[in-house]
Amino acid sequence: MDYQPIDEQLLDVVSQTFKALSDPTRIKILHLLFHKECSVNEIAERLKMHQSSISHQLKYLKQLRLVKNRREKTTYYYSPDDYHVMNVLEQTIKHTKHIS
Amino acid sequence: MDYQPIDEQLLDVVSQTFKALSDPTRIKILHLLFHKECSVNEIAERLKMHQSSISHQLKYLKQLRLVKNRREKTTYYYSPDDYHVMNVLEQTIKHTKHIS
DNA sequence: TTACAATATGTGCATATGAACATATTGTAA
DNA sequence: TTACAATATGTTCATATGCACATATTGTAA
Repeated sequence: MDYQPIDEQLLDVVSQTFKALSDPTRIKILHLLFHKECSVNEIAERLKMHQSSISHQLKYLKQLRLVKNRREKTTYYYSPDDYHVMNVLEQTIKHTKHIS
Repeated sequence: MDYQPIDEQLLDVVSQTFKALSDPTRIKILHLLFHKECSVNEIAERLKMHQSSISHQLKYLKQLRLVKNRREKTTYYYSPDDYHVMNVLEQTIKHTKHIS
């Protein structure tokens, strides 16, 4: 057989990527940022969640390089930073919407 | 703005799908089945895990309709059952391997 | 029927997760 | 400098997760 197991390091990265997409709050954040660059407060208001909770999740997403930010005075504007992952997310949303 | 939040029910399905792909063991199982239909024991032996652990994960994947099985005497052979999800997984593995 | 093989199920436990709360930090304007 | 706005960080806590272990179930062959 030509099958051989996935390299453990590769497996870590892949599973962490999907884990980032497995939480409803993070999906909402990424989906929102896909449409529009947003500040932390704006995300929190739209999702009706506490600012600190959003900040924690943004830090999580930034560590995985799924989002980036730019500063304007005291406001940080976040936007997506991984084309492949955003594509996977949006395609899956579209596909799921279509079949359900 | 033309943005509107994701429907909650859709969000549930999408997040559950990605959650299925967020665990290393489940990724290994799906990746293996992508290459070859396997029995429960064969999966357990290849992954060097207990049979019951694999059985639990297969039940999980089957409930989400990501895998299916067929019976031959007392042996159950499992195989993938969701083309879109398998495609997302394999593409992400390939993409991650390429960039890292 | 019994013995066995393959799989499924029930359970406990250690760890991971995500939210809210409180507080700290940072930069800007006055 | 101070006051404020925006964001980040530290912490606690309830819940979720995934594994191993023990056991049950199911089907087959003798």
